[in-house]
Amino acid sequence: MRARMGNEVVVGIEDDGERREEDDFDLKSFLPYLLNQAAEQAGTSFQRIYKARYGMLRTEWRVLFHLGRYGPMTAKAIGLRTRMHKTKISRAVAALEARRYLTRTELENDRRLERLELTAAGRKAYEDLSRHAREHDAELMAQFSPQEQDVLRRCLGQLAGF
Amino acid sequence: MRARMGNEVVVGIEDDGERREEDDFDLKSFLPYLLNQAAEQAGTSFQRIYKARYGMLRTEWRVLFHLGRYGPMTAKAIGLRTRMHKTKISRAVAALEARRYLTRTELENDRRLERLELTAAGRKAYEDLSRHAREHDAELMAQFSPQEQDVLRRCLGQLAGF
DNA sequence: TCCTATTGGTTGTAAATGTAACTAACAAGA
DNA sequence: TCTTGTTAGTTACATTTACAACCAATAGGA
Repeated sequence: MRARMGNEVVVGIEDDGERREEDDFDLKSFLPYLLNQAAEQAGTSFQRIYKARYGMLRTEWRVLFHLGRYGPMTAKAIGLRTRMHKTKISRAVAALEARRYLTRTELENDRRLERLELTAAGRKAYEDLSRHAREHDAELMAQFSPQEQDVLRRCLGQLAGF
Repeated sequence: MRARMGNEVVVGIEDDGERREEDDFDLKSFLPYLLNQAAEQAGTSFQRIYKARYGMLRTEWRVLFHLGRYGPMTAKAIGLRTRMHKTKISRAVAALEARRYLTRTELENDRRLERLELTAAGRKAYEDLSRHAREHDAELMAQFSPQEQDVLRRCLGQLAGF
């Protein structure tokens, strides 16, 4: 079993017959891997924006977005829409509240629930970030044809379970 | 500003005109979000397999896969292929070594490098898991037409930077 | 009413990750 | 040789996440 590994960059593929040649399965074509790498790549550049500008985490940005886009709602409602675990939401809400981006109001008919609502500052952050998000989305999509864009969104939506 | 939040399931969309109507931008069509949700969904079901059967993490499965599929190589080489951070790789390798799935051999021409190679047990795990991966991939893709599959793989590959 | 189950939300703890600092080995010039 | 810089890999620490236990409020009977 020769190794072919010097001190130069080694991609590391053996060619000594030990490799099963009928095996054409590659990580690069494995859908979960592809999705993951694409998501990481696409997510990172946008993350830089909300992290640098507002010191937010992804969970916080999502909660902010939901409240900004769809109006006041309870944490439970956010959970139903995003499938984020309730502990994530709880902590994101706490962080946003600490930074005065939202307020909570106990509901009178069920005191377990809280109405979450953006403050003016929260709304401003949402407006700013959603503008950036839109731009970012457009940039990412620009490299594809309209048909590709359509297929991509539909397939991903289906995979995501929307 | 009415809130429409009773104790039943509330999706939480306000319809009181506060919403900017020209704003048709939705999280569900935001590519990074879509990618993330799809990746999480697709990843979770496969994760169950390698987690339940071998108690592995995703990083460990990836290292195992690389060594199984492409043969012995150094940690550095794995890093170049997967873009995983070297600390992740270091820990994954340590975990796989502890479970006797791989061995390390210092290279004689550069003692900083280690040749990583699967043991028989490691190879067996790889064979088993890659079979499952293939199945899983096929299942996921089965819901799409051949053209869609093609577009999907190409676009994702491009987004991932392959 | 009381009892039990369920629900919305929070908190504690362990596991996983990111970042930076570190060690040891090599490289390249003076 | 010595010095400086770079590289492969590990370790330490802080941040983030997952999971389970928990609390308080409500619901739905007996």
